[in-house]
Amino acid sequence: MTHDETPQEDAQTPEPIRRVTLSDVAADAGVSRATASLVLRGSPLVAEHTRDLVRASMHKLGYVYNRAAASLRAQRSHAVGLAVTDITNPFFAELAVGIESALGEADYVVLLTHTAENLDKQDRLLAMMQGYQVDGLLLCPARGTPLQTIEHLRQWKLPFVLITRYLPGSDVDYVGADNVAGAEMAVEHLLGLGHRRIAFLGGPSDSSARHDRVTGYRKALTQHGLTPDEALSITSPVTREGGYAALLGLLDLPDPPTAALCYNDVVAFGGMLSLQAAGRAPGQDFAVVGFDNIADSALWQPALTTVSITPQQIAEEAVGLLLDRIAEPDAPPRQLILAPELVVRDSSGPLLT
Amino acid sequence: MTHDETPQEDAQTPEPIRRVTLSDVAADAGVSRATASLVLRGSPLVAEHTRDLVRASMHKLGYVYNRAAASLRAQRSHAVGLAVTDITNPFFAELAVGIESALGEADYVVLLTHTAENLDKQDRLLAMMQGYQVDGLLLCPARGTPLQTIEHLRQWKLPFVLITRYLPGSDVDYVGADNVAGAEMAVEHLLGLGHRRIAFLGGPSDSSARHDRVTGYRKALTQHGLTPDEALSITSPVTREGGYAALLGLLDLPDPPTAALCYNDVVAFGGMLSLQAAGRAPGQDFAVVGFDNIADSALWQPALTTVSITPQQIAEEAVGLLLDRIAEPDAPPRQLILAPELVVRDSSGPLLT
DNA sequence: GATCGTGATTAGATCGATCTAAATTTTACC
DNA sequence: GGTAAAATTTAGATCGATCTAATCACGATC
Repeated sequence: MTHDETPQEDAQTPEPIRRVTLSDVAADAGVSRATASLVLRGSPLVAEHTRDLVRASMHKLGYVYNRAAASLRAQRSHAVGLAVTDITNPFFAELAVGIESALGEADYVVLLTHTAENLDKQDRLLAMMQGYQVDGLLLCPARGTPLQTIEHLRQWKLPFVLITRYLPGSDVDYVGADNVAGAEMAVEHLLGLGHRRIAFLGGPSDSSARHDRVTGYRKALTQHGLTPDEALSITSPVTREGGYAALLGLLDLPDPPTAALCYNDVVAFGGMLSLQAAGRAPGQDFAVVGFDNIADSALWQPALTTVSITPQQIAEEAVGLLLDRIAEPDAPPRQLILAPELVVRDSSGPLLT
Repeated sequence: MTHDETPQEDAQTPEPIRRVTLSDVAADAGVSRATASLVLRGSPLVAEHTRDLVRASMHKLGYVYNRAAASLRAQRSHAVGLAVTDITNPFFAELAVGIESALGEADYVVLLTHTAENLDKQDRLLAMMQGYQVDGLLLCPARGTPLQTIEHLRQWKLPFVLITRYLPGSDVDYVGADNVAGAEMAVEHLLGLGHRRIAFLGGPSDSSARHDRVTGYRKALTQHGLTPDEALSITSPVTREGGYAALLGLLDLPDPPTAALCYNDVVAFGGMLSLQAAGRAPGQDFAVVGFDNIADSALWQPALTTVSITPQQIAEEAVGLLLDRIAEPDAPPRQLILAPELVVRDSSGPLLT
């Protein structure tokens, strides 16, 4: 441990902190820099013996890999960018964790950023990631992202995969859930319980995810001979507060709904809180169905019925697609639409008569 | 737009995608590379006229800054690493957002990672960030982090600030809340409501934060002539499930508590769910106090009484400390202990008699 | 002993922005 | 007009790992 083979080390001069470089390691191990570099990358070319030598020197000298130098020369960084719209949304947090672990297995490092649904910030972050020479990008586009943004990525030949939200009119890699089918299932479930006045609660007006969920919602209603009531379909911020306020508004209607399919679980939580504040019991007086199946939804009181799209699954598929894209930049784009599942819990009960 | 000044551009060869470099920009603008570089960094040295020229060329050619090249030469990256233990914990998510925005104002970019309380992963991530030449580091150390880890950072002369958790025996920059005082306030509040059997619920045994909160809890009890009952102080994972299970255990005791101070809000939520599942009403039959004051706590039903340590404030102070440290590497370390505030809501009611 | 093959190693150029130190132009003042 | 000071600009070296293409070592084969 406290080997003192370099007695001149205790220099009293304010030495300009020379970092340990690969050349130092190579010199110490008695090999060339090129060989040391091969060891670093675990190349099978180097003999086992020299590899051990170099490894020992690295450890002894406290060598730290300089990614800047590496990616400058190699034109790749072994890093992948991930941009989500809101890291405080548990769905995205869980997604990020899943992506990080899947990419970690492929020896990639993740640059995690969040755009806060802000287009300027998104542009800055994308430029930043390009500056970091990321090898690929997983992007959940912020609301209102122009086609031009991803066109720019394409021009730059940066492999990328859209997650959760797609951009209409773009033909690019995409992984998301079948929002139409999911919403349909949820509404079928509510209809089966006897509900007829069913609301669609919350979510941002200009997201593809909401658009599709509303489509599924309408489809299920019309298939049962019902006409979707525009007054029952309202947008909101994707927060508990948003869901809370939105449902309050609905309860004030002359002919209020008896059930609601919510944009996602977070909005549903807000809706349930709103019901409780109004003295109503979700699951008994009013049926609530969410979307996402985040970890919390099983724990709520009452537990939330929800359309399950496991973030882990999206994460794995998206990473798979991205790695394929990196390997074959010119392969035709693929869209992966994962089938959701309805998880029935306590928040959706039969219509009281 | 479609200027075609370089007719040889449409090469049918599989051109090796030449990126636009600063030299290209400089050539196009008719200045030297050095000048273009100065423009890039907004130096006041360049004349306004040339600056505009260079900016125009950059835009025209679609120049993208190469951070790898820059940080290789400059030995700094304008990036700061942030490592939290669990990004799915809303407290850390909010903290991350606050830090990102505070650092963004200082023109730093954030590399966000989470260690999942895993020491190996933490080591890997720290090495990775060093490899990225981060200019500084904000670290919430994982449970059981050895002093050696931060000693290593110090040797590497990497400016860093510990957040939320400190390491006993280390004299380094730190920003956290006054956990002792916060817990004391909370217990005083419960005592004032008439409670005498007060539990301390959940949290990881080996975190400095829990240690301090328990200290404050005990202090308040003994000051009121009560002897802390070891059986009422239990650890748990920092999740809702953890809080749920922990409180269930307490209710089974022969002489169960009537109130609980929880390790944090997430654990408190779990505890409240547990009470409801057992047919008890938090705030009426049983008083619950949390810690953190995350956004959700105001929205719960009943709204959670909690010790408020606003993530935003910690974020700002930590960023401030880090920037100071980067500016003056040899200044004496500072510890910033923020005073918490008790936010009384509905989850803590008087003892029923 | 010459030739080849294979496995292992390496010299030297290279990536693109920044730094240093010096050169150049412009302005200010007598 | 001349000189000093200030304001701009720049040539060329440099950061540290990786790439290319070549070299070296050594045993097998003829």
